[in-house]
Amino acid sequence: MRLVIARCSVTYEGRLNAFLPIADRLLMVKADGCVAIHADGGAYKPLNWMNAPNRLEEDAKRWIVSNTKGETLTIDIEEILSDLTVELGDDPGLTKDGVEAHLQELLAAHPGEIEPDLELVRREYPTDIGPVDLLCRDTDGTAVAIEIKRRGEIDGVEQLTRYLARLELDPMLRPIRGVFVAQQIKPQARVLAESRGIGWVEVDYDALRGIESDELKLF
Amino acid sequence: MRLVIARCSVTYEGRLNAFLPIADRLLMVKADGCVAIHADGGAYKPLNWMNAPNRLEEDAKRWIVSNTKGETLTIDIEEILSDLTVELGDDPGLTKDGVEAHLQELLAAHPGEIEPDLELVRREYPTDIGPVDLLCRDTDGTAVAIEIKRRGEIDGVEQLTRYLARLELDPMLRPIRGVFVAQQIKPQARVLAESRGIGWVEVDYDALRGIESDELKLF
DNA sequence: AGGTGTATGTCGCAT
DNA sequence: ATGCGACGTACACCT
Repeated sequence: MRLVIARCSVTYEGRLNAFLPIADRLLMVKADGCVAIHADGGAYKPLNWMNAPNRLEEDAKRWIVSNTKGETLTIDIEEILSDLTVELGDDPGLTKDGVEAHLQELLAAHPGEIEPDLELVRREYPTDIGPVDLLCRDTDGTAVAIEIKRRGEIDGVEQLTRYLARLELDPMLRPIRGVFVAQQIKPQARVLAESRGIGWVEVDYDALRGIESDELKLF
Repeated sequence: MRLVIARCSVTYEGRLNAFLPIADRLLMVKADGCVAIHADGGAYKPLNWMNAPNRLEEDAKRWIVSNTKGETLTIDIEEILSDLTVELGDDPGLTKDGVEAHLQELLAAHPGEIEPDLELVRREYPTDIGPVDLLCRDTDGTAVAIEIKRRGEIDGVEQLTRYLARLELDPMLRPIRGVFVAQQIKPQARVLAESRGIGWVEVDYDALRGIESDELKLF
């Protein structure tokens, strides 16, 4: 990794055009060749950047970074204040422990928390446009497709709508209805779901975890 | 801005839990207090970060960054390889050109570039699931909803479809048709639009800007 | 503060 | 390569 502090101006031409007037900034060049230009604020996103793979042409006054997609980042350097290169080596990488996968597990184990007496048929029930999170049957024997999200927004309703259209073609499942499940569902998503005859349920992640741990205590 | 190269391990607890085993990394602390941990690859996104506002407690072995939302980033430092602090000052900021907002302005001023004699009724026409970019009337007096994107992809057609379904419920607007406008429209988006009876138009941003500047020359 | 749409989104995974 | 969904999305803008 190379870290250069320089007084520079920058032009990006690609997906849009952008220009940075002259100022002191950090130029970060990583081992994979990607370049990022940081100011002293504004969260982790750089002012300007160019992702790998790219080509870096460098002389004393100007760096030109370009890629095969026709994007170009031009850095005009007036003065270099610091120039540090370090070898970091490969990173072992990040391990994550998320909530959303766990939410699906919990609801698969307790579909009755979505609707009383709902019974699970299968998790990740396949369709030709992707798997439905949960396929269930209600007390009438009607098929119910469940889409689970951590946060319920319009996109999730669209997704469930597409699945329902596919599942409706299966005579074994028809007629099928859908329920959109999330920890919190935005008003617009509710409106859209209701306008399509799709049910929606907000579930409490902590309460579900509580049910789970209560059951564990029985053993 | 402070740039520390250190052999460290990192734990994040917040919206999810994440852990980074020990390795050499860049720790970047900006003037606004935000902290980012970078490996030597992987585009501009850091492995881990904490945005401002937050609190940084620092001793020789451990940095603890926490915010009021209950998120915590803990950096255990085994060895510091480099520690550089520089004053960059305020950045004059980025000027952008070619984003959707500007395209919408230009087309609102020149709806005839979408279709001859199209007339603007209102920009950002509200519906209960969000605003339509432009609402227009054609020469027949038929309402036309316009969705504008920089790049025309399927989700833009989906968005316009949702708006049309809502607007169709309004007797003052019914029957309404839609036109999807972008600088470039992907073949799949064209097919989807056509299959739904939605028109699509590619517009030339530079040409639109040309019209604008020609008009300015008249004064 | 909360809601909604945009992004040079980025990233990963499947086809 | 392209499409699609998730993201600790971040971010600006509006109510």
